[in-house]
Amino acid sequence: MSPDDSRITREVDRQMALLSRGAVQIISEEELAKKLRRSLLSKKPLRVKLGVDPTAHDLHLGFTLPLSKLQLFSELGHRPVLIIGDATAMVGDPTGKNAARPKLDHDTVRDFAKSYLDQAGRVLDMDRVEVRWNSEWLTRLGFQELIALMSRSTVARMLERDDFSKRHREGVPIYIHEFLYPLLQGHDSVVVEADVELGGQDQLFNLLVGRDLQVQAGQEPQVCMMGPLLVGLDGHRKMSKSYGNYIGVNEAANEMFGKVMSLSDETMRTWFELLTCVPQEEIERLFEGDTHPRELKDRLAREIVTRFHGKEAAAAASEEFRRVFANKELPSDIPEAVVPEEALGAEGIRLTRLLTLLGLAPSNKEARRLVEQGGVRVDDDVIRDPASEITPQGGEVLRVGKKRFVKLVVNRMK
RNA sequence: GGAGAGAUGCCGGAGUGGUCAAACGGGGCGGACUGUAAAUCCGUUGCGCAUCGCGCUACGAAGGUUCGAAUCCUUCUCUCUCCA
Repeated sequence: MSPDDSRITREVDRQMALLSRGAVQIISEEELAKKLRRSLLSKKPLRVKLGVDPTAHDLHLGFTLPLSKLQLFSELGHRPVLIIGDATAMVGDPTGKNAARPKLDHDTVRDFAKSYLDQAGRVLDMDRVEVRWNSEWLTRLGFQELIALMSRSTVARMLERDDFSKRHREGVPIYIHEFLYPLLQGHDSVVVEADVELGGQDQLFNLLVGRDLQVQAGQEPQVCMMGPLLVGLDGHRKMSKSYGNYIGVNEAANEMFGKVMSLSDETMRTWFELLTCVPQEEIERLFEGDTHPRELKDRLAREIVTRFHGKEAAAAASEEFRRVFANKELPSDIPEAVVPEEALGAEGIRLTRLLTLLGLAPSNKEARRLVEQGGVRVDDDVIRDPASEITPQGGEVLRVGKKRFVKLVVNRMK
């Protein structure tokens, strides 16, 4: 073995160690090592694919897991290929769903995609990324190609999937186009000639289809790397927009901090491991000691907020949180809400009406409920009479529930 | 193409002529307790208003029967199951 050879072996080992950290499953490690070695020898970076379907406005923390992995590949000299699934988004990934996804129109999808790219930049160095929109090739698939694609898989194969077989068993409709989804995603791999594809654990099936299609197209099959799914704020289900248990990448520092603080205790450790750069040994130490869980969580929240907003913002958010929720003081920065003067009668304005007017309650009925249940305060006084009128002078702080504060401003027309 | 079953609120799921704005569970929201954790408990969960009441909208869609329809009839749309 030449000295050069052993240098490369060492480098392969190093990359393998870094890359496989946190990965739940790699298909297969041998193939990955082989590809890495070849890449080092030929100085040709691996093409690492990650596909995201823009189906909502914000990217949440769950997405940062594969994005971070992609960034790691990038730092190791490989080529990140980020696929914006603007075409597949309109089909809808059936993964883990118990019903077909609603279809989105193309304008909406493009809108989402733009904001996704923006947010991805918080984790990824976008200058190094090859961004591809899969409508580029998917919308051009001709009839024959589509048929050819569909003939590459079978119904039985599709029904092996848990989500499909469950729906089938329970009599929930499965539409034909949903079967198409994994094939389209796999086709992307063929088009971009992916060496590796990243995805969450639940993407196993879809990623494997990519391998099949590549082999059938005469390419070397991609390595599939599945990462863990991030558990959401509730501590039970995976983080997802539709469960409302998510933190958006774009959220303000205070918001983000507060949400982390409401995380269930059991989930803290996982989050430390998946979402922060705190070294494993330190995490062990933190959890062995008898630190109050609140302090641990505060640390966690600071780590996470730092990642997206910087250290100062994180420290400020922590302090703010303490002030408002531990010391029960007012937030330092309360959004103002304008009360138009014409809404004020001789007796002022009915509190319930004010709440709906300012968007603090979706309906008068709801506003009434909030008041009756003692969820509404003006300055520090709980007001329980839904019929009460107030005459804001400006400067009063209106509080709804625990988290929502608004400072009243009266808009005087001359 | 034939036969059968079904579509109920955010979700699951009762209800088969008035007492139904619709049981029950989940979820959500508010409150208590606390660490904006968990667990627990209480309240609440279509909308409007002159709010212990009145009115409007709502049980897939449109019509009809009836003093009265989520409930009965007709047509339509959609789903599921079995047969071919």
